[in-house]
Amino acid sequence: MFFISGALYYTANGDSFRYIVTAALPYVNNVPHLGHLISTLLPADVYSRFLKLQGNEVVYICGTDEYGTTTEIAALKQGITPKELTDKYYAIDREAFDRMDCKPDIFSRTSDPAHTRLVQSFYESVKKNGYSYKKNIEQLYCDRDQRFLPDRFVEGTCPHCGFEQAKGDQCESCGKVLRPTELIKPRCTICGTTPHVRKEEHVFFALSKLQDKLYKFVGAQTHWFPSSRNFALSWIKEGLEDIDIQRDIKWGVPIPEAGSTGVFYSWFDAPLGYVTFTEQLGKGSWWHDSKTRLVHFIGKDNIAFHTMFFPGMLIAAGDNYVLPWMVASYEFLNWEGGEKFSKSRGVGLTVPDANQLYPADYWRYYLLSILTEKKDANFSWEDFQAKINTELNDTLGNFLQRTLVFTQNSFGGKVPTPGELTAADKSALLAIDTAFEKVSKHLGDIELKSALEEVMGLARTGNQYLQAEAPWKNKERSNTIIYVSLNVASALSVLLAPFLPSTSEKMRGYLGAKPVRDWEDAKERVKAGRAIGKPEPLFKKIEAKEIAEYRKKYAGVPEAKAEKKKPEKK
RNA sequence: AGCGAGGUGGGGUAGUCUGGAGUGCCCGUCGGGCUCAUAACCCGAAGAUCGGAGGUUCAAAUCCUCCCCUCGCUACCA
Repeated sequence: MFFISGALYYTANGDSFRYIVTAALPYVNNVPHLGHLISTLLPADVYSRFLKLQGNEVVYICGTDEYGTTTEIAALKQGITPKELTDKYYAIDREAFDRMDCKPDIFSRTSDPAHTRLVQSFYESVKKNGYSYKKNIEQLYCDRDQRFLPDRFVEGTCPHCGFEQAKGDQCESCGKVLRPTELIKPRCTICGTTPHVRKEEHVFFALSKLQDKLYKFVGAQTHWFPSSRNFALSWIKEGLEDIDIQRDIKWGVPIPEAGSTGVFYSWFDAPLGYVTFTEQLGKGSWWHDSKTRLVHFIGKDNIAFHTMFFPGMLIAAGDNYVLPWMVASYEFLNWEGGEKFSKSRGVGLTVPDANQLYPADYWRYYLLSILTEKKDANFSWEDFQAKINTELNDTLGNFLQRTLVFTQNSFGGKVPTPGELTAADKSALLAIDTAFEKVSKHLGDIELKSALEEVMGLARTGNQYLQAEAPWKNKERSNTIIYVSLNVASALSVLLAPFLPSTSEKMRGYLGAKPVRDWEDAKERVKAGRAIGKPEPLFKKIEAKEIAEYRKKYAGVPEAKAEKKKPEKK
């Protein structure tokens, strides 16, 4: 017997679960932007902080996805090696996420030798179980660059409509899907010369053989977000195709086959990073433990890989790998009025830039409050300003402030001893327990936005209570009223911990309490007589002129400007 | 083209699976109150033919059919 939602999680035999929480590995060919944060590291961070506070065994896994054609080409264009490129962005990513207080237990790299070993031995298992085979394929090869060209690096004339700038995967003029070998007069987009067709034996992953197993698996996951589940089911129903898992480039995990010079397709090696990194933490056995709950946080573009491809790989390898218990996929964040964030076009705000502008908790609060698994969210400076000012600052910050200042002025900075509790006092204290239950349930169900709204609801209850009881008027009851208010504030400091860790810590400091260690602390009463610190406002309002300036500054970077900016970073 | 997801007062969002008065939440607007607090806080009000058209039903935001619009995916954008 176990509860799907709520604070307690037990397996059938009464043991508690272990959690492997993963955030999609950021691809290191550019600086991460707020869109990456909102759908991966941030929700994974909140969820894993919550699980840890509850006392669960949890590892939160992340790192950079470094291999692949895109990185190799990006490095080529910048005139540096892939290693130099990924070193640079690994450092940027790591610092940027760290400053956002997103703290995975490990933030490793797929270029780590440990990962190469793991991927190769994983492949051996897949092969041994009959889920890989070799097949001849035709590809375009550029003699001048001495490389096989990925679809996107070939342009030519569309065989359907005659459009001369058709890309290797699709014609932008008539919309037809193409293969690079179909193009008339193909050219290499790197050097402009004409590539020619070469035959090559490639390694394939027999995903089609797993069709039935995957359909059954996904079908059983009724607790997944409908967006992920329906998407996967409809895709599997259409029929899964085997996947070419070989790429003829150098930057990747070498395929351990005699005579092969290829590397693994980056989507074959990247998700295995979760496994490698867990092993690096010394918790590799968790991947083969039925008590483990594997929880993935991803953007919606990754649904296919995390619901079908990766589970398929895990099944194919055998060895009792756990399959995902939850795939939490989030929609995209659009930039001011619907434009897409884009690494390559430099549209939107990067995480390092955001770190320069406001404290981490401002971003964490705002992003979590607009996070959705149903439809794309929209970043707007006005909305950001409004949420920070009216919710964080006015509702939460001011509630704490008025309570603490009253304590200072009327009770010498000590928690007053309460008198007899009235119905209003009791109901305010009861609101703490109610909020605790609701926030716990929402967090357990990975409904982060609802959970955060519930926390803010408690802050509102606090304000309502203070307003109704008016300790500044009812002097004879003010000790009790402030005692109750301080308890609400204390509960808030706990409930906020997964969402706004540094705000929580600050609040605890003002309340004379230690940083939160246990989720149940939310229900603990503050002791009368405890000394309260001198309060400072928790937040500062954002001025209209600030956002006016930032809007201008970050209003999508034109192509030319983006190109110009790059060299100075070298 | 196919597939998936959305369309709910001025903006945002929940409710839709499992039908039961247009119910909730945040912001904005208008009116009032309070003066402990960060020009903050609290209370009240106005404001919606729930994208459109049919259908099922005693009853539809919710179920069925068709249509319109937005976004995404179709295997290298979180």
